[in-house]
Amino acid sequence: MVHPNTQPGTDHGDAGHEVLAGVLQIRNERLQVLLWQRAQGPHRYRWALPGGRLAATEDVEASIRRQLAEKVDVQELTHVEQLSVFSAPERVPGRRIVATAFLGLVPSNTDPEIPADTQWQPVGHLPATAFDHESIVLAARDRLRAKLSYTNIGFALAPAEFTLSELRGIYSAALDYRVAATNLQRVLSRRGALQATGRTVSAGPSGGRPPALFRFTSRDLQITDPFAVLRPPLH
Amino acid sequence: MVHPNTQPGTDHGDAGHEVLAGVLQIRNERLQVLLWQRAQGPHRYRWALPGGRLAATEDVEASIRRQLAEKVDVQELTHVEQLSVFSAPERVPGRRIVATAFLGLVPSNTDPEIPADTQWQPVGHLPATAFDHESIVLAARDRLRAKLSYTNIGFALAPAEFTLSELRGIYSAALDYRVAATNLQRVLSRRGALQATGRTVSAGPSGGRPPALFRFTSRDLQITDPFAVLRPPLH
DNA sequence: GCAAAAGTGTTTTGGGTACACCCATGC
DNA sequence: GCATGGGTGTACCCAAAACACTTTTGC
Repeated sequence: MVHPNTQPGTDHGDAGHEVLAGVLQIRNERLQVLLWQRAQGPHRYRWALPGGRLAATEDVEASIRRQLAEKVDVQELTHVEQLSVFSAPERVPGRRIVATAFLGLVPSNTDPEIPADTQWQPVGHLPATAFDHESIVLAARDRLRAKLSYTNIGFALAPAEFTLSELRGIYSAALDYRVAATNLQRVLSRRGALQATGRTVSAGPSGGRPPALFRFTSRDLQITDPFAVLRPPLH
Repeated sequence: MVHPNTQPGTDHGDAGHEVLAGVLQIRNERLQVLLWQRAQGPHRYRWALPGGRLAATEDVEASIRRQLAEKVDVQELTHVEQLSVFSAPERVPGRRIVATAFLGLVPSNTDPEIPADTQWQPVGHLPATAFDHESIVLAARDRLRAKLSYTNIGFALAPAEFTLSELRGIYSAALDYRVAATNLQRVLSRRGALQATGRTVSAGPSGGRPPALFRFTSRDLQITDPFAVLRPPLH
């Protein structure tokens, strides 16, 4: 047996390779995704994910970061991770293209400049999407929801500093169920993911105690709850 | 903006695409992976993962299943899932090749016929591996370990029917720590993943109570512990 | 004072580990 | 009987939800 690399293929029908990202943000208390509307070609007027062809000198993550830089300020992209490959032979018409899909996250306090054909669309109410892009959006949503539970990934959706009410709103919107601020604080604090800044912000117009400002301990992805079950023995 | 598909690329340096699998099995109380030894070319004599080029009419999962069929009986491959894309431009010498990596599992009671250049190697003691294949093996191992905790994936490593001691041995080898049979039974039973067959097997030569035979309720992957933490409210 | 929002203390619950003890077999 | 391994019952423990209650502001 010979490694494929040493044996120039004949009938591989070498596919092109593209990268696509479901970039998510909490806007107006809802989880939204960045889409652009196709002006031409197949699936005209349908909404598609940002991305494009993989270039010769970059790996897939560098590629999606480069291509997203045309859409949103790189500073604002707080987290990027690979989802999976979409490779059905007929997933796009014409020449075959294999896609590597990504999840991207933008914090809720930013409002990036985006091109005219591009808009944020609610994940719960997607418009007509192009190709297999809807499955990619749903995969991105599911990955985010899962990681909110066992990692500190909230840092990528929240501003650098925030009140617990704001954070509760973010988690509730992403998970689509009511998260209690009181328990959220305890869970994240116990795991060492959350820190009080000591500073506080003035109360709203309707009164109330002025909320304290918090921040995430780390702004890199960390698994905070590694073995939820089947944990190793203590000794 | 135009979708990449509608605009024939010029400088994409279209990469080839291969699929590779870390096929894991518990053998001799250890987690082992299927590797073949390169006889020529770059990385001669090093050990590589099974796989090969993606063909024009198949998606990546069909491709890896087809290519593994040359190595192990398809019947014996109880689980296949995608890991991630490895795409560093120089990951293999010569023409660029992007790889989609997979995890494959084979139950512990089978001993597939394998080609002469192919062997099972302990994941904990890998020989010199080719290209970036070691990272793929470790990714496969880590994915398996994580899923043992929150899914019923044990079904893919265990025979159709087994005693709890056998299952304990399988989990211990895969996780690399002592799993208690008594708790393993409770955890899997409570989740409805495990069933007693009612039948039992005769005791060993050194005596002892004859063990009962169990089976997994389902032989498809199911998430048995969806939200370990940050669970939705009950009402 | 009173309403409103933030934050803390305490109870309850559920699902894990740890471990003592009982069970069924070979010799 | 006795050694050996299998299986159950129970205690313990931790981390989550639920909720009552206190704190701090605006008016």
